Amino acid sequence: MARPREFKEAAVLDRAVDLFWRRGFEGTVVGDVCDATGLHPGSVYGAFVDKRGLFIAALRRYAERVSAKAIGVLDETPGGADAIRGYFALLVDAMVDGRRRSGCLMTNTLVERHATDKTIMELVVRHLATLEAAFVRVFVRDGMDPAEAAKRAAGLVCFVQGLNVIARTRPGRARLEELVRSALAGFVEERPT
Amino acid sequence: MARPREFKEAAVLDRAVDLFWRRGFEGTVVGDVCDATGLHPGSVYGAFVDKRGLFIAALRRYAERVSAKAIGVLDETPGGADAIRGYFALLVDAMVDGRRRSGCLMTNTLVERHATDKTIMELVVRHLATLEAAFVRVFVRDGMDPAEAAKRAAGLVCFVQGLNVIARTRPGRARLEELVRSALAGFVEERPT
DNA sequence: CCGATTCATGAACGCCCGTTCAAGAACGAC
DNA sequence: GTCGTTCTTGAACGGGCGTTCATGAATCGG
Repeated sequence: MARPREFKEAAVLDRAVDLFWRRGFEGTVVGDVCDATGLHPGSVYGAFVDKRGLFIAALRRYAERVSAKAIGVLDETPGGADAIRGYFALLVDAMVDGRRRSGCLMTNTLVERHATDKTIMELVVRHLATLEAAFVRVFVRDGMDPAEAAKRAAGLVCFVQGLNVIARTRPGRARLEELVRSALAGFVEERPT
Repeated sequence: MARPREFKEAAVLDRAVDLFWRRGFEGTVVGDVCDATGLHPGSVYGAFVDKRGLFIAALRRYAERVSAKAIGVLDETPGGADAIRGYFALLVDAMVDGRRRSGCLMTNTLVERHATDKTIMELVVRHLATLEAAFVRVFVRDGMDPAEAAKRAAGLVCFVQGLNVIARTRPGRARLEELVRSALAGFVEERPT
């Protein structure tokens, strides 16, 4: 019931995601977000209260878009091995020449420093749990024992975090694919118990 | 040939390592280091030039002490599986109630933002290579084909990075040990090719 | 239209933090 | 002892960045 907002929050958040993703929270200056969006400080603070508020909104946006898209592959690909291979193929592609060259915003956030921030911590931990649950669904769908599926899913989540770290060294596609092949041999294919 | 320094660089660096490890580069204030060491800004800048200089010196110290100690287990434990199990046992112990609760300074640094800093990047990448080489030695010592050893070593390094990330969520010992068990089943024990 | 409300603008503020600096103190060389 | 050099001290500076604020514009309800 007054003057309507002239910018779309979603578009601003996409820019913010990009910046936080590449440069981290501390490394990103609110002024950068303003430059990238054409917004002025007042508008940003009017919409998101805080730099922290902007960051949290960006985290949520990341979870809903970037992250959900990758996890979607796991649920939508029929065949367990194919689903997982498809998931990692998507990751590797984006790590070679896409936005995942900077790893994963969630992983970066977990490492950066927000261990003391409850809200942020919860978002990140929930993300890890979501990914793990998706892996579990794939394995169980394939007929694996749920307990064994849980173990392997946790292992895969850990491996994905490792990949996200390694991505920051800008490895070539060959190296990434070799890593994935090696890990999948351990986690996806049959293995002696 | 004048007034000698009153503090030991090593002791200062140990403090700095601790702070950078827990709070990151941006999250650590030079004043914090002064408080922790009793030094005054002038002394710190006299000895290390920069905050960056202090950080790089701390990184080197970390590599020489913390990191080398863990890698040492790999070389000094006879028996490949025992060596690797010993290495991860040390990691897990320190992640549960030691300084590795904050993961690994190298991993954290790689994620934090210094992708543009050549010197820092080199230190971190060299650290990863050192760890990888140690894993390779273990495998080869056990009679494994060098090419296969290289692949598995790279996979283990990646997994260690993942562990370092997961450590930041403060998981319990049980979860960490399960992760390690799961990964070692894939990388260390025999597996079908 | 008109008032109320919200939004946009962009300059400005205040704090924090990396860094410097001037003064004094301690030591080695001779 | 004396001089020169290096270290220590702690206050101070300067810039950057998160945040605010006063002003003007735009929109909606009635």
